[in-house]
Amino acid sequence: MSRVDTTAAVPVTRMASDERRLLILTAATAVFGQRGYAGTTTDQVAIAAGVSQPYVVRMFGTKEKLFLAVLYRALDTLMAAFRRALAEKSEISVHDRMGLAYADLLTDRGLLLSLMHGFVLGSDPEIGRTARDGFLEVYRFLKVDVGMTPEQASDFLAHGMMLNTLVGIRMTDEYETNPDARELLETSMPHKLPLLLNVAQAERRRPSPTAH
Amino acid sequence: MSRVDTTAAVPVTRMASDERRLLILTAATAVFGQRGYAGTTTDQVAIAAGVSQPYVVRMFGTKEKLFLAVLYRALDTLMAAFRRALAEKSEISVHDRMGLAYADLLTDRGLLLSLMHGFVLGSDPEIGRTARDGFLEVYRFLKVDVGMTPEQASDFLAHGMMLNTLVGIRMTDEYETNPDARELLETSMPHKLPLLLNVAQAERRRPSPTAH
DNA sequence: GTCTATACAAAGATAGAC
DNA sequence: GTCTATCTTTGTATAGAC
Repeated sequence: MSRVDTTAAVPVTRMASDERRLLILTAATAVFGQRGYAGTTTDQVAIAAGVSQPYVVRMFGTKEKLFLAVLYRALDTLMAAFRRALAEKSEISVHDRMGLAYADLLTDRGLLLSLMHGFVLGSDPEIGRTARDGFLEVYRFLKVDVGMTPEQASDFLAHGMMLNTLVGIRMTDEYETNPDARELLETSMPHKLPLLLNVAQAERRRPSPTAH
Repeated sequence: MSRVDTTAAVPVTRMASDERRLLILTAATAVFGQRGYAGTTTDQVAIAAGVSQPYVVRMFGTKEKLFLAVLYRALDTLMAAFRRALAEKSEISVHDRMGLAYADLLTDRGLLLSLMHGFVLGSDPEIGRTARDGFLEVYRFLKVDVGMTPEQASDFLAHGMMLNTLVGIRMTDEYETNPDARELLETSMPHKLPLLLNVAQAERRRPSPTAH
């Protein structure tokens, strides 16, 4: 009212905080997935999201809360994908539909790996609790809703952890040159290997949200 | 020759550098296993090993080289255990002997988890290469020496990754109180569960090489 | 072989402007 | 809603003594 042009210094791209929140969350998922919780800096997330570092901290309070938010979103996305796959009518078995739904999460950059980093940090009080709760929620879902036996659910999870590991270790980088790597990948991922290779290749082109 | 008592200021406990090296390596394995590569400080390792922080760096050059040394030792220990299990004469199947040998590595504090942290950091140039090489070496061993089919080897590795994950996520903390956790653990670890519970309990008593 | 002291860089978090 | 500037802590690594 009193002054003219008070918005002159305001950033060009301004958006609703919920939108930005999701944008940052997505960027953070990619970076955390690649470098792990401690290995990621809030600055790398900020650059990946195209905002300033203090803004990232402002929006989530602390780096740990940001990582927890990433884990929550990842678990929500995972459960939603499973529920969708379960509801689907299809001639392929429920078990296989679950596996395919899981593999499809590879397209959500860093999602499975952020989860994996969370899983392996069980000693951290908050992260550990969140990770265990999420893991057990999936286990329960597989038994109760999908109808798997404990053995089937355990096996399913084991193959999920194997997929996560193969992605995290970047075994795909050896696909072309190392016959053992190729065989291992083809054996462990009979169905969605092309998807995995695609994602990995895209990743190599865009070496990281914040180069090394 | 010229001066007397030059050793007066020398630390009480002095040992051959190879001995200290192993001591530090063992301590580092425990800490890295719990907190991951980036989450571990050289100071935490030093405290766990009972030496000064600069000494840790001095002996290994950099923190990264220390972590790589931890990975090498872990992979060597793993392969040695597998070779021993393979050579054993026993009425239980080779496959089962491998599984038991793997589970027995739980007693080497942080060994399997340090490996897991390495596996999931494939994007790091040095760590990634080391992790992939080690992983493939194990895969090859399972096929060539043990005689597993690709499917059997992949399944074996999947269950290994599952065990690593259950340990890393500290699922054992819920064993007493959460029936799902209990069932999952009993299903996933039919043979060596008591060992796992023992190790986990010891871990809880001695909360960490460097408390939180 | 091992320590103390310390330099130097990085990273999380806060203050305050626009 | 978002930025710039900056404080503060922590952590790796080096220098040099004993």
